[in-house]
Amino acid sequence: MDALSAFAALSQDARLSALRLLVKSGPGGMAAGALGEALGLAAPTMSFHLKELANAGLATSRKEGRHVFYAADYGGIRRLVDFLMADCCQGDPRLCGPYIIKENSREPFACTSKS
Amino acid sequence: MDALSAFAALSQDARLSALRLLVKSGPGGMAAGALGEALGLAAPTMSFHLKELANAGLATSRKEGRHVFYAADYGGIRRLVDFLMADCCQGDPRLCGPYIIKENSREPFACTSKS
DNA sequence: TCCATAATTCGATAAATATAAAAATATCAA
DNA sequence: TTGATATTTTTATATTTATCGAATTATGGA
Repeated sequence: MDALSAFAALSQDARLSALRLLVKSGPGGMAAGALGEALGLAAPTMSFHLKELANAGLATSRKEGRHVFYAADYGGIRRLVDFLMADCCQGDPRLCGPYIIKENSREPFACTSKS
Repeated sequence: MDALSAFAALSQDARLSALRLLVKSGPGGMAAGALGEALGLAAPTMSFHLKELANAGLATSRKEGRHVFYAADYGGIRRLVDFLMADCCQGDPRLCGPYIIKENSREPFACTSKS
């Protein structure tokens, strides 16, 4: 996993917005055209950014007829969170400690922080 | 908190390496010169990158004599992790769920993931 | 087949970023 | 106060990145 290119992918407004739309839209994802329309970007621009997200391992694409659907790559996003948590936190509880949640929690969203 | 500039700050080799050194070096941080030497960068280049990290809220600086010590900004790093977890995960347990740890764990490093 | 649609690649240009030499600033020590 | 050290700012250049029109590829429908 290349954390550098993942961070680079997220450091651009259109791409960060696109990824957030993709996460919201779930595993089915969205067609490139729909994303471009939602973000007000020309088709080549959108295509460029989606390719960046895919190359960075943060999104996947699948072709369906004439459409290309992009979806959030949950594994990739997760690996990036892991990197920030494990590799950058270096075991320092000031950074990582607060992510303590109940072991048997039934909350669907499990990463609520204490702070 | 500006996630975009934080991601931009981390998307560059020298800066990511510098921040990792800073996290390792603890709250005391390191002098700009020592960082530059460790990373093999000319002083102006190091200074440029450290300023970027500080502007992005990922590092702090304090002057001590002729040295300027930079330290990891734990709050800023933590806010970025929060952003990735809360804002990008959108409540989807595929992304966030696995960060489940024992509630009363005595581990100093609390963010071990299950996967 | 022919046309419309969806997306990508190409190409050209504009903008942002990285790099480091040279100059400037600030601190300490003799 | 002079000189050495630490860092930043300035300035210039090289590189990378973003943008989108035009051309290209691929699919589906008439």
